[in-house]
Amino acid sequence: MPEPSEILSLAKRRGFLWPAYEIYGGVAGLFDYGPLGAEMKRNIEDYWRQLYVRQEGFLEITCPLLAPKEVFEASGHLKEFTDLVVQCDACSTSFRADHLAEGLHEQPSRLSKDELCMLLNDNNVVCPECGGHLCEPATFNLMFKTAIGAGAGGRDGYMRPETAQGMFVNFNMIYRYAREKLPVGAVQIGSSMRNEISPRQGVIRLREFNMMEAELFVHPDDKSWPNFANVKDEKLKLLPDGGKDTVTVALEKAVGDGMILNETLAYFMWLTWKFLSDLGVDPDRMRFRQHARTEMAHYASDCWDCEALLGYGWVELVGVADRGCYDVSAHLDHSGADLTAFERFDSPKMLTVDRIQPDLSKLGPIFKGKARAVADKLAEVPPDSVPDDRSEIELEVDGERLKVPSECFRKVRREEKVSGRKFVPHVIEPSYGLDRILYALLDHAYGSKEDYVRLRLSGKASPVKLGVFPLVGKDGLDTLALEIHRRISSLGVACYYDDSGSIGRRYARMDEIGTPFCVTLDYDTLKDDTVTLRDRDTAEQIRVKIDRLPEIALKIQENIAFEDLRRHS
RNA sequence: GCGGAUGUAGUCUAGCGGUUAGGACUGAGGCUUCCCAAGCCUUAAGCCCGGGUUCGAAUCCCGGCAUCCGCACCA
Repeated sequence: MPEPSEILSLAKRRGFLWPAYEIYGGVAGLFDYGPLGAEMKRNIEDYWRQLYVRQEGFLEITCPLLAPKEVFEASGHLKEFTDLVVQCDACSTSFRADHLAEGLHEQPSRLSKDELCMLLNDNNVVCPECGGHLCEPATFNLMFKTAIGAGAGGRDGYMRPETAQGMFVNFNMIYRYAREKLPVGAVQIGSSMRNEISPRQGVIRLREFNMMEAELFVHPDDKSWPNFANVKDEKLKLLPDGGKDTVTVALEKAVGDGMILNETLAYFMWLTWKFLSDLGVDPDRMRFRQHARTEMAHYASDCWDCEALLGYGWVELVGVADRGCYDVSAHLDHSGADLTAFERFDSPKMLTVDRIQPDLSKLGPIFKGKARAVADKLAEVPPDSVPDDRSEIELEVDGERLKVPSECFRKVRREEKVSGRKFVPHVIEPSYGLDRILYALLDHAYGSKEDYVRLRLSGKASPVKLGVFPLVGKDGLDTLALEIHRRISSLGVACYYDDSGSIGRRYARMDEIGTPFCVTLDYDTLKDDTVTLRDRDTAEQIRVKIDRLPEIALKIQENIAFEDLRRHS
């Protein structure tokens, strides 16, 4: 297995990844994508779009990175994404306050700052390292805070720690766009930010990172998936919660046995497996690990991480979770917006309902300006709680207790037609770490033998698809090679022209950045319009007609194997 | 955030208080016109940042930043 330092060295040298702002000393957790990295990142994004947007019909949206505070009050990030940290005055060691309160309270992580502070003081908790005095707990939130707008009129804002919230808050728009049908999926590709305490491991833990997230809104009682039948016999490598070893199980069995919670979750786990292996993550170094109950976020009912074995150990590349109704409900509650789907009954139901009907002509003279508010409150009173002979109702309106005499309202019984019901959709979320996936592709593609480095990137992932060389830069070979380069480039295929140095050196340069094939023009080319096509992994060559090159170039993007090209040559 | 180690061209590295910081690879230009990092010539590029000690600092000391390894943290 290659050392991460070898890969990062190559990535820097050849223009995949650069430490950001390096001339100013760099910043931990920030990386630039160089030209090859940017190209490769886009290849990954494009294939993901191909699967999610084109094939599965998800709707791509793009939301701002910056969001107002309210979004994260609702999502729970402001509360849950915050750690309370205490520091020892004597030895300066930091501890999480809720960890120190372990055993003093049932759920210390749920306590507020003041409550925790009191709890620690009352119990005379001292530094576990040296017994020194501890300072007051300080909050550390992993979100980057900023102000939207200037001065006192400015509004508290945060940089999003995930792209998901943009899709949840837009559920009503997405649902309407989809003409009120479920399931409906939304996707978003973009960056998110977390102020990690200690970023490590190259691009594995970044402070600004790229995500490709999908949020599939489904009916809570129907988590089946139409395409599931087509893939039910496909197998996945699973490491279930509590299991010691991975098991290879067919999707249908995994769902049937209750190992994976539902069909939809299983389907997208399979799609993830296909996506990653097509791009070039080695299936032998890939697995799905189920989150333990304690590890799972409080809202999730099942969660599987797709992990790859890298130089750093097993690293999560993708998380596929059933988030239930948590997120949409949270935004519904905080915003008051109607983030529900509507389910039409087979036939409308006639219901007999009792209601309190306010009489505004009586309320007006008594309550004056408050009459409307009183009426609204009256309408919310459960009719069953009001006996028919009750002479008045006590209400709290805007913090004021009022007595409403019985002549101000009537209890009425009505027949109502109910044609369906509203419900909050559940969400299945496949969430992809783009930077980690790109790194995993480099890691699994990397091979070196006696200082000769070869990246066996897939045709889909490789930043350059084809190298084009004149064997010698004269006798018209160079101009013809440039002409071929231009023709292939105009198809939108990334190819690279090189006429400097020996031919071997040029092949070596392409091998090092993972270019699958190279074509070389020689003197035979001038006679019979053929070029040599060289395979990166074997260095074998075949001769092909120049006219076939555009077709071949396009097929490289579909991972065509050299053997297939040889067979048709 | 804590503890330890490290920081010299794009990469790898020599240097151990005293000339103009040396080499290899890579890059660029040329010769060679050649099918797997060949050879020759030319050329570009570096002491992480800031302070201190000293006649003199890449070298010693302090602070910062960054990287790596442990610990902690990690939706």
